[in-house]
Amino acid sequence: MDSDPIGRFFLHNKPIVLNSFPAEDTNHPKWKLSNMDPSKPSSSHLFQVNLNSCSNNYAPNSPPSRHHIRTEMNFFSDKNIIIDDNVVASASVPDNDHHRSTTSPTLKYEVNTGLNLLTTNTSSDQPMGDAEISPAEKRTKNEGSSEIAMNCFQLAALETELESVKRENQKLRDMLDRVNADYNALHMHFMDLMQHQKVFGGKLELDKKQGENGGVLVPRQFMDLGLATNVDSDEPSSSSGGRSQDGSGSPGNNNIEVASKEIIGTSKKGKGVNDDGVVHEQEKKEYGGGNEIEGSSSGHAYADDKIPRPIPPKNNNGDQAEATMRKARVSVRARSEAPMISDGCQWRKYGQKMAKGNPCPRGYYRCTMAAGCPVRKQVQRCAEDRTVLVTTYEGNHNHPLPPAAMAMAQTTSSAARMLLSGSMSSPDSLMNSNFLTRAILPCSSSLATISASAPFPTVTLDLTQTPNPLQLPFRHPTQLQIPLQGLPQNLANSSASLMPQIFGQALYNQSKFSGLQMSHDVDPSQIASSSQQESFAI
DNA sequence: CGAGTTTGACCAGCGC
DNA sequence: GCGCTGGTCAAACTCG
Repeated sequence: MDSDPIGRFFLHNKPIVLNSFPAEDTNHPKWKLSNMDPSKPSSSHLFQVNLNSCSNNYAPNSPPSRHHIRTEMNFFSDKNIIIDDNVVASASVPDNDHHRSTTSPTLKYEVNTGLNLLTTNTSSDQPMGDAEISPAEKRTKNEGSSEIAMNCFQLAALETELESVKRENQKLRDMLDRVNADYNALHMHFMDLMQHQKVFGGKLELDKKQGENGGVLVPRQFMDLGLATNVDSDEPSSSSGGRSQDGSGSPGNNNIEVASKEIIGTSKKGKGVNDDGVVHEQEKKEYGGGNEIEGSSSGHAYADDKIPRPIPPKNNNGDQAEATMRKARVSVRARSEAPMISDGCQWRKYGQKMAKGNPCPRGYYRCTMAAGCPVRKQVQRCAEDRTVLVTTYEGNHNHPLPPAAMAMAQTTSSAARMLLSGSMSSPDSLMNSNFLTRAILPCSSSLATISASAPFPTVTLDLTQTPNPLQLPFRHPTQLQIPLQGLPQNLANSSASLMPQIFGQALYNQSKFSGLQMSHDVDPSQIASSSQQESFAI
């Protein structure tokens, strides 16, 4: 236990507040102990540590004439220790502590030293059992036992700490149990849906078969998140931005795919794409043989980004306008002093701009782990809170990822998939998506914010928020809030790079599930109507 | 010398 | 059409 110059004690970095009276005031009546030298108030001495006012024999406003040193310790609000004449340490624990053998929420450690650890008691109204002992005897006893009292106090403190660790362990176990239970429930639900889909015509072939569904455009064609490989692919071998007939044929197809960027070209004039979306032969070479989303196999570093995507000729029901404005993004807000959060990938900065409304510049980065990887990210500090780093990911990796990067990739991919499943399909899908979010991530205090009104649909994973959704500082009226409650906040704040590993898999699983909704044919007009300005508060 | 960064210029989209 | 803004390019520069 440490102490600072003003007399406060710290046990494991938690303050032990000596707030009954000024610690430096050795002339305070409470310092006038018969067995103590007032000049050495911090030496071994008798004291009563009051950590629980409700279980204390002495009222908080005990008169100063009482010859006790009352020391209130604020370890935690639910933990208290009382060291009384017989050194009784009381630790109040929450009811949910299953490790307790007692049913009482208050556990008392009674350490009877057999010594009278109190000083003289001149107050007749105090329940002192040693009133008949002379002050001299008490002094003698106390001098010999003060050290023991201190040790007892330390023992009690250690035991309290041990209980704290036990409770934390139990909480973690409970959390794990909940996650497992939710996963099992979701898995069951998933299996049920699988069977249901098989019964009704096997439409659960998902994206793998969507390209063969008579050319009906499904939402993934606009904003595929990676698993759907063919509907988005402008297979260069095809005649005009054609769609691949082989959904699994992308050489760069990765099992971890981040939210895809735009699917249908935002045609930049003069860069090789005709107005009708037919790509030039040169650009076909640049695109290489790869799928658009998973990236080409060519060596052109920026082909996927510099060259606009060819617009599929007439397979999107004429809703190219909506398609061109749709680009799924995943934004991660995390507190970090570092210029960038560590997500396991290698990035190269290719630009920096001053964005409007934010004095902090926005950095533009490309993934350099593989040539032609289309993934980019923007890094910018939050204007309101400079400690918050906002990282926005866009695109799919077309290369294997290290485990550290897979976590973030899964997170972003899943978050974007969740976004798309909600914003681009029917409200039912959105509801399902939200339900899934809650079902899978009941233990996260982070927030997944889906903004469908932005030019690019963006899902924001906020790792800085408190569990209380009413206190969200950046709540947007048109954003969909998905509170993910339960994850320890300190975890969310501690290391942004770890967060994706925590809930990434859950989001990934959830997204795979929610992706089922996308297998249904959805009228793009529905997409537009539901994706633009609608927001649903959960 | 190669890789990465900086920074001014350029382009496209959008609103007025 | 014009201006604003976001995004990107690419030459110059820095660094190991």
